[in-house]
Amino acid sequence: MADIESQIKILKDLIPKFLPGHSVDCVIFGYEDKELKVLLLNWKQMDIWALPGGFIFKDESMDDAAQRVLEERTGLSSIFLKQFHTFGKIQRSDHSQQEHHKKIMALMKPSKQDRKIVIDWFDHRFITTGYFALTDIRKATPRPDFLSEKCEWKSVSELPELIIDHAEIIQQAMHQLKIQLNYLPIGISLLPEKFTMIDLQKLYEAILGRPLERSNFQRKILKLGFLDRHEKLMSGAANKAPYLYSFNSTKYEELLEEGIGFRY
Amino acid sequence: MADIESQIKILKDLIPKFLPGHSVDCVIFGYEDKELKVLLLNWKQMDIWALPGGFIFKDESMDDAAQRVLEERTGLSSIFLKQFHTFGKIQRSDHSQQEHHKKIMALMKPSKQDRKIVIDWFDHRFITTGYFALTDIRKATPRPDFLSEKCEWKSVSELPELIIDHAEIIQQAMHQLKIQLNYLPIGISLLPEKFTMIDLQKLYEAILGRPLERSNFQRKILKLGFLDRHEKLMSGAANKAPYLYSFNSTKYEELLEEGIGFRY
DNA sequence: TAATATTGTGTCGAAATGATATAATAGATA
DNA sequence: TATCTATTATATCATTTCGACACAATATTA
Repeated sequence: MADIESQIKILKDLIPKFLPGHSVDCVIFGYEDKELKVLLLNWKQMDIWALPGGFIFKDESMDDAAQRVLEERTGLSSIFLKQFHTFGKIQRSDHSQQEHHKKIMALMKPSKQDRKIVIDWFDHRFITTGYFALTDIRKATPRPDFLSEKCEWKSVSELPELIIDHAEIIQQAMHQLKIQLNYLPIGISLLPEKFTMIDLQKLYEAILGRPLERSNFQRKILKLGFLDRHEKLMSGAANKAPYLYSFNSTKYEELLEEGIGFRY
Repeated sequence: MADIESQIKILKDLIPKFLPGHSVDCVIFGYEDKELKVLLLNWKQMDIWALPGGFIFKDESMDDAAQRVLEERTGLSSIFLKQFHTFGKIQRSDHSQQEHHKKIMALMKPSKQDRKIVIDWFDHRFITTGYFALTDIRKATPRPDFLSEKCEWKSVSELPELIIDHAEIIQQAMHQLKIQLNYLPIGISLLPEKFTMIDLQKLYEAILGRPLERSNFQRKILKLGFLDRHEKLMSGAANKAPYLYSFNSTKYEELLEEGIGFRY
């Protein structure tokens, strides 16, 4: 992270190019060690974390802005990314955030003029649209933005303290993920291209938060028909080797049409 | 609709109190004559229709703004209202809209100053959040806003020409309605307090767009357990009288927790 | 070759589903 | 009053699905 003083100048020049009052925040899910994780940023000088987010350029669509944020933080493009809720309460700010702005400002030592522009921008009321992304954690390379020191995967079951309403945003994202899983085979995106049935089951269990019966899970998933079976995985373990599967996106498209929900 | 000149002055004074760049649009569903309908506004002097929408006051939450729009157009409060998508493409304007602004301006004959403020406001890029509402059509009293001449229920199967992307917004709302119906007994809100089983079935058929089998529908719906059975409806017809049912909101709350979707 | 751990598939009773049949009944008709 | 008609409520039944569990298959170790 090069010269912070120059960063603040860049930011000051960018601000007029942003749509005022609207931001995007990305809940980027990953899956590792049988745990569902979220990519979080740690703000400089503060023991507080935040979702990767950003602003929308005046000549950029909101979806593109979210895509850009995702790519900047993970290096990944063209993966599952979908808006799930827009947060428009009045009190979308808190004391810790104001505290943070002060510290940032002190750190940056910008000119009076620049300082005012930047403070005004961040103190404004923002409506934010939440996106959730599903990534293969092994393909992503987390990168902090210029406001942050660290960019790390954190387990959803033990989240650190988060700014403003970001904990609520993550909660909502997880709820949506569960619901979407109920009518779409969405979770696949979190796994590498080839995976075993038990990998998939553990993932579903992590998302749904409850154990599933092994043989019945296999029966149901296979019946949905969006998995292709490949060669076996010889892991070296002293037991029967599991088949590898991959995701058949053609079948998935068909399912998208019908859904797999409750039928009246 | 009183003096239009004074209306434009009111608008000019309101504009500084709105959050810039963000609006809400309500897809207000009703159900009548076995058809799903949407409440639309007809703009003055133009053969084009629009969703009821509005802007968000700086000291108002986005949800409250949507609630306000709904109440202003229907006289109804505290009914089902939920955001379903936020539309953030760049090209959220079209020629017919610009045409419309010109006509409105000509009609209003505002001062140069007022004119500039109002034109600038409407020509700005807006991100809009779509809400869908479910109303008992017989309780609502449609009221045009000051920009519109008419406020009418239109069948979703034969929609008139709509401004900008409002046709797409309605499409999305209907899609969401179908999906939500798949895991929540949501449609109830469209019926009067007491209704027969065949009323409910016709409503579900209208939303889902396909016929359902009568006896099985009854069995399944009753098993979900959120209906209370009441006295029979003596319509005077020469046949067995159907029971009347009402919606049990306590049971509904329980269902909200579990959902009724696909289970892995 | 036997033992072990894990996977793939089969089984079985219970429940849900779709299709259809039957019984109940409010009024009309004779 | 008895019968007929239209519609509703419920029963039936073969088929499918579900959850729980059994059992066979198999890659490696002992």
